[in-house]
Amino acid sequence: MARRFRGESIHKVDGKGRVSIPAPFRRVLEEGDPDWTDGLNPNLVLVYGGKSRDYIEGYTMDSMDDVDEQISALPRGSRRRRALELMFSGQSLQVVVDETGRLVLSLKLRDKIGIKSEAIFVATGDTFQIWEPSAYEIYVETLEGWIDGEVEDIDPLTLLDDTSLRRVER
Amino acid sequence: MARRFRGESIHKVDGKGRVSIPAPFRRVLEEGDPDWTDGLNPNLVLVYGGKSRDYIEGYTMDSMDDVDEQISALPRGSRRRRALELMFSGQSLQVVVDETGRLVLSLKLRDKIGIKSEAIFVATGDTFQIWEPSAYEIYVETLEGWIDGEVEDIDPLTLLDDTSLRRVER
DNA sequence: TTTATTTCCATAAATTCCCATGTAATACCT
DNA sequence: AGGTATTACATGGGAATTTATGGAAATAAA
Repeated sequence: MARRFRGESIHKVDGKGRVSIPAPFRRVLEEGDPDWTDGLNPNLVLVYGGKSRDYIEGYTMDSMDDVDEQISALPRGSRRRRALELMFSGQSLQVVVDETGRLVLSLKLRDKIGIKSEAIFVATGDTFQIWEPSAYEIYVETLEGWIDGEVEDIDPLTLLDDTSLRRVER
Repeated sequence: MARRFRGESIHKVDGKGRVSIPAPFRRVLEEGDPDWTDGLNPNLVLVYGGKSRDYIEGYTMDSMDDVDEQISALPRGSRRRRALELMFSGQSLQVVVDETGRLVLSLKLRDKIGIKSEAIFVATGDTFQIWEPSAYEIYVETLEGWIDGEVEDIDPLTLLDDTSLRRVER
């Protein structure tokens, strides 16, 4: 199993849209880019599609390859395939981490998710997400509220176990 | 079944957040890291999520892989999965034991659980916990109080058996 | 020729690396 | 068994790097 993104951290976004990628995330991006070698800067793919999504999703080159492959396995021209292609091919872009560990979020991208002067990077396993911090906070509180209502125990680990849920969510 | 953590011990935390991992725990971490070989330093994952949790949980790489796998088995985007991703990917980090057997707890982590100059490491089977010592003491007293009230016997082993509880807790 | 995008340089703070010491635990020798 | 050498542990200090971030100059685009 490839190394996974872990952790979350807040970074400043300057007037030009430059923002540092958390250093631990860079290590994962390097490992996940087949073209990367020591001294170079890794590539990654940002997916900004999804009208109502309020975050940008970051993929390593390797995991984006996986997604592309799964899409190609679907019947050509099917609605499902075209929708996925729109999202992952059309509404995405490949970027390179710059010399100082940053990437640039264009004004268009920043506006889409409401970023002004800060962004929070959040690991979600084999991808990461970029949020406007206060929007993320609201999202977290919502989720935590759901957990409190759903789980009979203090420990969210019990979420892995069906028997501890009041209702089973699919 | 893999080797388990056992015991508890207190260690100093210096100004940089460095703290020694109990040597016996290091042996377990080594065995639980597929990449580890003699001479290397093992990786581990610290989970610091959970708003009201007042400890940090340490996982071997192997047991964290188990958790990640279970999470990946859930439907993408389901609330259950997102809640678990938040906890185990977003609010966790992978670290390496250093040459002298220590790890670094960042200020953010120390603040979350109130650690100042000491930390207690407590084995809990296939994971371990890191507490601020006095908070841990209080927790232990609470638990012992519960045992006294709940169990009809002096031997806590009876807790393994449902019939010995005055009320059955799930 | 104004606006936007890269490059290049600069710096403070945080993090890692390297070395050192006292003490406890273990191995070794006679 | 007694004493000594050796290794493992826990902990501390300072130097060297890495990070995160800002600004100016050079390029490209509209």
